[in-house]
Amino acid sequence: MLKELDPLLHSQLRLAIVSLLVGVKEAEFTYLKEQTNATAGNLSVQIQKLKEAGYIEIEKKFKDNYPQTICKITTTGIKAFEQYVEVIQNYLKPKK
Amino acid sequence: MLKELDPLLHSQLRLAIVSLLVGVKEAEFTYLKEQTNATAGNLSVQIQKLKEAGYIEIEKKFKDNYPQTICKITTTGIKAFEQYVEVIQNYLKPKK
DNA sequence: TTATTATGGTTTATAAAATAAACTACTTTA
DNA sequence: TAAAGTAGTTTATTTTATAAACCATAATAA
Repeated sequence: MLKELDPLLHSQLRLAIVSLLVGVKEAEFTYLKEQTNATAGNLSVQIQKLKEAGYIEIEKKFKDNYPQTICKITTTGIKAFEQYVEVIQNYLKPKK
Repeated sequence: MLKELDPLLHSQLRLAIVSLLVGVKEAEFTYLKEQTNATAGNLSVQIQKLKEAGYIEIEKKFKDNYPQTICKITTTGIKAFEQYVEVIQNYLKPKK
């Protein structure tokens, strides 16, 4: 009946990050921070976890002398997200 | 943009419990345990939290000499669930 | 009739997660 | 050149989730 929810995605912040990335395909650290209202520290930790899971890629470079961190969703990440959406729908539409 | 997800419902087990209760209006502890595959300890803790939040009511009685714990959703619980569903939909349908 | 196992839980301890606070490194501005 | 700002990371603390241990009673078996 009710399947497991991918614990990596069942976290408000990580779900928001992935949701944003699925939409735009690429985003800066600062953009994600603004959009999610997360603290930098929390965001830093969570994108690392998503990277370790292979759900996103992180590229570090410099822009106008400042460090810049770019995040992109991977195909693995997209699949995991789609799967998560499917599974959680069963929790959201209880059968009468 | 992305609203907060009610932390009381953004928990796999508590969400499953509430989802089940919204469907049936009343359920036994053992039924919830079976349906969710939770351990009794975890289930016991989580229904207490839902009760403290006013999302469910817990009634304890005896049935065939054995203790029996019945859980029912409250109107507060139904509203919280509906609100949660609305909010999380925004995470699940990323805007292109 | 007294161990033994089963039922239906609760309480306590441990592991894992999320979050915040502190820190690093460098840049810009006053 | 000191202070403040940018863009993060690391570490510490708090909160959650989970598991393990426990409790009380009932049914069953020896």
